[in-house]
Amino acid sequence: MERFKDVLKASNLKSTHQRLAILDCIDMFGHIDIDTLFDVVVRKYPTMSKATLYRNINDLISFHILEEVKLPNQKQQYEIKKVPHIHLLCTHCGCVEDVFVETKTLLEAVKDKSGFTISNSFIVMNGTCKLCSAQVASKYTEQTIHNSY
Amino acid sequence: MERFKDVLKASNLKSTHQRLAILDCIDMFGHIDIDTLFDVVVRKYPTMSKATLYRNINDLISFHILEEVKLPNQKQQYEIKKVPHIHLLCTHCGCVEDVFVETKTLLEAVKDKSGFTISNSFIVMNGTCKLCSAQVASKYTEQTIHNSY
DNA sequence: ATAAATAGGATAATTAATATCTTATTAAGG
DNA sequence: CCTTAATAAGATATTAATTATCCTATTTAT
Repeated sequence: MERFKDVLKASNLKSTHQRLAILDCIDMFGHIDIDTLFDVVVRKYPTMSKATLYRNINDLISFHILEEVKLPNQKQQYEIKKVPHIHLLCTHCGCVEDVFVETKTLLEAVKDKSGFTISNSFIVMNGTCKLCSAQVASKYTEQTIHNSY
Repeated sequence: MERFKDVLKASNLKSTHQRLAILDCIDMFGHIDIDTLFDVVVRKYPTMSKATLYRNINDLISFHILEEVKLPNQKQQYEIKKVPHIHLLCTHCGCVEDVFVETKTLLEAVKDKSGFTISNSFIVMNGTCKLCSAQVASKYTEQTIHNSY
């Protein structure tokens, strides 16, 4: 993972085993929430503390090496900052897929309408993934309110 | 506020003063985080408890009356569920604007590429708003925050 | 190999969110 | 209106998530 060593060096951040493991893990998962990330990293470095994890995550975000992925109705996740893409969240199985689609047209339209100078965009779509679509539709479950009896 | 009475009734939820105040407040702000919301509502109903607020927020979300707005690097916010729109977040002054732009083309493209059946989308864009752009452009104008929260 | 800078780990402290239980309010039927 | 059942509010406790502190360990440049 020399790649991440260089990335860290470019921001004058020291290449500790923990940091490399964190980046490595996030990179492998694509996107990952804090608990899963901790579980994976602590297996490799059993002394790893959650405080260290949070600290590193925040540091890496502030240096734009990582970015937050906030999906509606999901735990916050993190990913390596890379080429802009769209997040697809399957409401059936919970899987998250990335899709690379041209968004220039939309950005232009928004810019024209709002006067905003857009620097970056974050797009999430909810739906049913290919696999789940193929399966039988799940049954409607009734909403319950907090203290009904 | 009769509007929200009807909305609640439609979901068999009782129209309590607290709920109406919560909805009213969110509606006025457009989008609001939990603490600001609490501050506003508690001023009107000083007995209001934070547990009640969280409980109501979650109930209203589960009945699709409210929805979460998760903006990168921002506290989670809430808004009345309405026509799909794009959130514009100014990285200079922190203001959030809504813009209504056609997204059908993009959705189609994503659907084709991924095989996902898209049910709804959530789009956030970061950039500089019209006002801030104007201020940055002008040499003689001080960098003033026009809308902080 | 050394030393300064920085990061890690343990723990405490803070903050956010939820659960529980009792009292109060709402809404529907007489 | 008054009564009553259902549900919501409020207070508090509990749990979970995140951050801060302090001391030790590691990294990196020399």
